[in-house]
Amino acid sequence: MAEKVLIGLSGGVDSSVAALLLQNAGYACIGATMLLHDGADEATSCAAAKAVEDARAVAQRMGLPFHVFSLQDAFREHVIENFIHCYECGMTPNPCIQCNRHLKFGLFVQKALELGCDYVATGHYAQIRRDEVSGRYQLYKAADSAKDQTYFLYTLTQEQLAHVRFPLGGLTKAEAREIAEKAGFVTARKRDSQDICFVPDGDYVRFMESYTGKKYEPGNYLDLDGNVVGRHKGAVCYTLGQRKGLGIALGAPVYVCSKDMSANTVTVGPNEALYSRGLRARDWNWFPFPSLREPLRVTAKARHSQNEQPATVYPEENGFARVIFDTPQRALTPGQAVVLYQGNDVVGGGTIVEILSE
RNA sequence: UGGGAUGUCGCCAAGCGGUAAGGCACCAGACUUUGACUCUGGCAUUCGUAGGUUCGAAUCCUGCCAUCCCAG
Repeated sequence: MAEKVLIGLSGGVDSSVAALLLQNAGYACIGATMLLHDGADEATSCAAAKAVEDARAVAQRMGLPFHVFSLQDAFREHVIENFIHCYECGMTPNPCIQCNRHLKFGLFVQKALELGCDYVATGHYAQIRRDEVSGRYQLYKAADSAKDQTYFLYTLTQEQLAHVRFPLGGLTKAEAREIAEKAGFVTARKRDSQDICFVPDGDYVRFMESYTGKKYEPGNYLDLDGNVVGRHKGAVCYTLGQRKGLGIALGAPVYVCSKDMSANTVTVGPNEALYSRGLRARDWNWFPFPSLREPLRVTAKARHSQNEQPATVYPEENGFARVIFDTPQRALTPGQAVVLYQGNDVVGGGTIVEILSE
């Protein structure tokens, strides 16, 4: 009997193609779309409705059963509120990682198992294999390195990986689009998604104010010596390394170097002041082993769009670990994820909690 | 109220009689399934103001206005 797969159809090209590939491979496929947020405004909710419509159209064309899961409450709890809390604590969240952890590969996998499916599939660009020796599932990079999404998937557990398929992992984006085009999917020419899905205009401060009903108070900009050099719109509005939007002209470009949430101050300085050697992170998830026992040479990314940098990771107490880069890195930021690689394999990843000046 | 100085884009700032540099900020794109970074493009028909001299003035002259400093 054919294995059953629940396919997460987002209404975009990639997941449509993923569905088609699995159907052609002989799996019994079911399509489903997650309703994650109601939309902060008309444009957002309209886009969300359109995405469901497109997903349904693809499922229909392929003759797949189609479900819509209303997961707004869980999304609010795990993604949106975590996002706001993180910013209010002075950190910079990565909502996509939280969404993958709790929704796309959390609740969605549960739903799949409830429906009697063997697997969940999505349109992510990443690959999974099972290590013969250890028996562990290993996440590794997509064939299309430009589209590789392993950075956002480092939280996937062994249990989740056992039930996940990434049909696009071996394809390039161009190949995926071509397949969609030939299949006549309405999604074939949709542009790649970007920005935070629940804040499509990018104004996350306005989103947080309208969501919480709070008004973030203005405060002082300080220079590296502690002198007041201007007024800012609220420390919550800035992230480390940020240049644009500061609104202060000091002759030379200045960047956010640090924030003090209790004093509501933002310290700015030159680009050179942003470099540091290492970081401490928590909530690690490891692929080749259950936990880190000894120092390991790796390459590391502390943000999605960063080239991997040579580094060493050292285990610490209580599930923490320290990553020390061979060369200082710019604007390492608490709240963001650090993901470690060895070649194409993802070794693990964690949430940055502290920057080490060393 | 005397004496001195200064007034060029939101900020800083070139220009010194030949028809408004540059930096920062800002805006728009590009890049990007997070926030950022980065890149590209845009951004003063006008130089406090009113006159005058000149073929021609932000640049010279005069009045006025404003600001700052010193004196009192």
